[in-house]
Amino acid sequence: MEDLSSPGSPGERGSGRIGIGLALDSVHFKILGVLRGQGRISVAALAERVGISRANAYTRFEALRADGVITGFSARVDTSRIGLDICALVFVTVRQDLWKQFRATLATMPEVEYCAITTGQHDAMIQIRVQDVSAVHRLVTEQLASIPAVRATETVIILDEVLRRPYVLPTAPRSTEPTPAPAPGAAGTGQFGMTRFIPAAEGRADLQRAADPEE
Amino acid sequence: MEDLSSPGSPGERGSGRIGIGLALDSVHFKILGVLRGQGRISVAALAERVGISRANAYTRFEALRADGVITGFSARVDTSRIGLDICALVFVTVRQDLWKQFRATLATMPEVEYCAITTGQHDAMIQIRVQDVSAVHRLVTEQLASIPAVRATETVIILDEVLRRPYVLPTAPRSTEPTPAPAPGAAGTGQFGMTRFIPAAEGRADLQRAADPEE
DNA sequence: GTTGAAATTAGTACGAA
DNA sequence: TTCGTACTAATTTCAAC
Repeated sequence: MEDLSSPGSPGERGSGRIGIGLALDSVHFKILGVLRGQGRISVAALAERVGISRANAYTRFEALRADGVITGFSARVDTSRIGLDICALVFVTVRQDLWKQFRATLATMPEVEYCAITTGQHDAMIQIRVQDVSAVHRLVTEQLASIPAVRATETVIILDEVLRRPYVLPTAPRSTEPTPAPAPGAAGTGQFGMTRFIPAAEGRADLQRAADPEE
Repeated sequence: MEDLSSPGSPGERGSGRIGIGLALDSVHFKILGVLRGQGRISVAALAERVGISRANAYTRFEALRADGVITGFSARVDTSRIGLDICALVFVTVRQDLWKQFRATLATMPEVEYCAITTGQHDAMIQIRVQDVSAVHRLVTEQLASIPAVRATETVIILDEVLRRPYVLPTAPRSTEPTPAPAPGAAGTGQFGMTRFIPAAEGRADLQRAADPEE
């Protein structure tokens, strides 16, 4: 591994210098796009797919790795095939003085696939994957509840996973048009740090009876 | 690729026959565990890591692929390095008669990394990854809002991603102890299909003023 | 399920454009 | 920088045990 932290000469022809580190051009993104879908593809095949020579592909591949753009590779696993049929989201209210403990404890729980700190009503959202619904209940009431940092939780069960992309790549800059200023009042006012949007047509009614589950 | 859909003889010694298809034993899970962390590892190295012969590793590897347990491989990408610094969750209320359209439209939006249908207050949660906060606003108000199926949205910004595991594997069956029946009243009553848990000590107060963000 | 050898492919190191 | 080629090392396949 070489030290690639010193970036190339400024004024490169590549499109995107993003932050520090490697300046990524469209070929890099093509590579990432292929590797996102086929992580075990050979570099030779990769080179052909993106239309560059093998040597170039090796160079770029290694640069992406060394620079930390690519942090690793993972097998995608069909969770239902390994008995993890149930997925749930747990929204957690955390005691602000015990954050560190909360993170540390989460790291020891293998059922937790994802945890993010969010704005809004709750402090964190964690996604868990377990064998059955009773395991959700056990995990929340026994394990999560026993963490002193956890003040309250709210759990929802995931009924279906519509979309699960390995990783998102930047969209082609389609915003040639200048960003239109949002019409005042169209976007809801922030509440608890979350933004509400309700279409104008049925908006007013819904705003009034916000807790009404179904009409 | 061979047809491995016909399972082996019944009464196999393997620990876990889960659903239909391949009966997975502990070696399979070891393989998945390694491949989850190092998706590009060679099968030879994989064999050594899990303590089996090369040929055996090839056989099992191919079986896991053919049976659909492993659905593919992906590069893990440092999102900040490709300019996708902002991640947000959008909770969507969907018109129940337009689900199909909702799913189809989502699939065309490259910024959407994940979408799940949930119980609870909202119908779906989508996770988006974009370049800046203004892009979140644009995506929600312009793109999501223009979907007829979308009745309302609620957006929260992700401030930090504490944990992001490639994939969860089943935990070792630690529940040797019989699952204790939950004490009635300890777990909150369902509301909108979500389960609340609030520790006994500070629970009552919080229940009363549920909307109080900070004390 | 394991071991060992053959065939193929991958990775590296050059010079040339 | 990128490409093309030759060289070396590794991997995958296939056979027999």
